[in-house]
Amino acid sequence: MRNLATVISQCGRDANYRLGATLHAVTIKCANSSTLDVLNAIICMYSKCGQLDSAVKLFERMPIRDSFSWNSLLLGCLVKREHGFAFGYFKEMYILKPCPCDSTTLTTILSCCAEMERLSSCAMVHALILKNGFQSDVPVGNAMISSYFQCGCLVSARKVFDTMSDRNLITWTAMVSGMVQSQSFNEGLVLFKDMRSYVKANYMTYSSALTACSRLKALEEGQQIHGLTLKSGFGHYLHVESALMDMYSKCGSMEDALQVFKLCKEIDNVSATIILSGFAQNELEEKAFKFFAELVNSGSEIDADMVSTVLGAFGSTAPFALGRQIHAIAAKRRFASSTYICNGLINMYLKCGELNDAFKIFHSMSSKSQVSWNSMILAFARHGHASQVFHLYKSMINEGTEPTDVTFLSLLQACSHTGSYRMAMEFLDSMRSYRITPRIEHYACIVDMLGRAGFLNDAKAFTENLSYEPKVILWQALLGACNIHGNIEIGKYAAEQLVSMAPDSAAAYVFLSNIYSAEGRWVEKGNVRNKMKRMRVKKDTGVSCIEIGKETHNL
DNA sequence: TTAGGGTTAG
Repeated sequence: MRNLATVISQCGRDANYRLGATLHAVTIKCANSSTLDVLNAIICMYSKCGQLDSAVKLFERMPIRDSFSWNSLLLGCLVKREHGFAFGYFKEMYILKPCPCDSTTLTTILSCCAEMERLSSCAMVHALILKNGFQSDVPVGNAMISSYFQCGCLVSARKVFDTMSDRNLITWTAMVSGMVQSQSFNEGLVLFKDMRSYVKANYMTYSSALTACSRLKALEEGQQIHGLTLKSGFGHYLHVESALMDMYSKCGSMEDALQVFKLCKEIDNVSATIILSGFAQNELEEKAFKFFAELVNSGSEIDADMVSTVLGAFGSTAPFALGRQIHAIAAKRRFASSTYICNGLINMYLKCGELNDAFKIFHSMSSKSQVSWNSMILAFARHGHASQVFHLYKSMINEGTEPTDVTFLSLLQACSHTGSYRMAMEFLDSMRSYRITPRIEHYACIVDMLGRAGFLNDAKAFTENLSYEPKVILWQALLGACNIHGNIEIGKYAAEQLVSMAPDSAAAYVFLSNIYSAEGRWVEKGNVRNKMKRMRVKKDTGVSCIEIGKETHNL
């Protein structure tokens, strides 16, 4: 019967439920085949295949059970995310002591704690581990580390790690990846460096370390780790290649990312998304669109993340025809009900200037996030529909969604367009009641509003009285207003402030140069132009584009 | 018991 148990176990590992269930039927028909080993193997198989009910039924009918039977049942609960049941069985096992807990019991129940992200349960199991002398068991220690990380308790994870007498590769990898997932990228990299004196990293450790470099935009360290992956032979694991591409692309070196991409033997949706996002984030939107089209045409199974990434590429260029096609793809793949995708679609239509389409999506959404509201409010603000902005904001509050700093930026912009000074000040006040600290951009809206309305002295006073540094964008806003109203005196003052703070500010030089020419002060004008040349400041050239059919033309 | 990707402003 030992062979039968082995075959059934294999069915569990392969998630081959049909064969497993057939073999179970065979054991029922065959006399004397239902030994403890075989029954355990069947429970374990059902658990791994996600058939918790069948596992429980068999477990309850077993005349004799051992720790393996209990552990298999716990695993079944974990697989089906029935954490409450898992704890019920665990308590029964621990308190009534039908069978002793072992290392597997503890790692399984710790996984439940991790999935529930419940720190109190984690600490309770930790206490039981210490009481029962399992603290020097390496897999148990590793499971404690990852559970504590998952529950957001870095200090406890670190304490377990520090007190472990024995550590293996998994211990170190759990620490590195735990730190990285907890956004403690520097700590992750320090651990990665330390571990190299004790154990050799594997492809998972390298992936985590590279993710840390990616988030830190630490190109140099990323390059060094790239070298290590090649030396160690892990450089061509897909996960490592993906992490490398992501690191290079986030560090702004898309060329290197593409170099890695070219050498990839295979790509999957994750690595394709990394490249897609790389193009989008590195201002290579056209390439992102082309790459996405290639993926679609090659018959790749487009997933929701790919759609939301390509939607994120809509910005300075926004090909409407492609946008519509992507919308169709999203609808066909049934992604259109996802909040993420809808937010991306709203934003895409907004960038294409199609406010009605954006609103249709927004209106149809069953669950709107802060991003959905912000995007739609922003769309109305951008298009100068101030009353819609205020109306939507009221609905947002009424529906119980908390505004964010981005919401207030749109609100203040709308106030600026309508010249509603009092309203703007009220919004600035209510930001504090939502515990949002106004940023310089919010103050710039106020300066812009005062300036547009012609209250240039007030705008200047507001800027000077504000205890916030640096005030570059405030002076820029004031300068813009002076341009509109032709106020040379304050404009000159603002431009001079700008030149001293931001010597690369083209607008300031151009303003000063124009004023000096108007006043016939050619020497000063020459000085400004020379300084511009010296500082290599170039005025941005405006470019317009028009979409005809599927083609976009720059004018 | 450890691993790679996505949306909102300027």
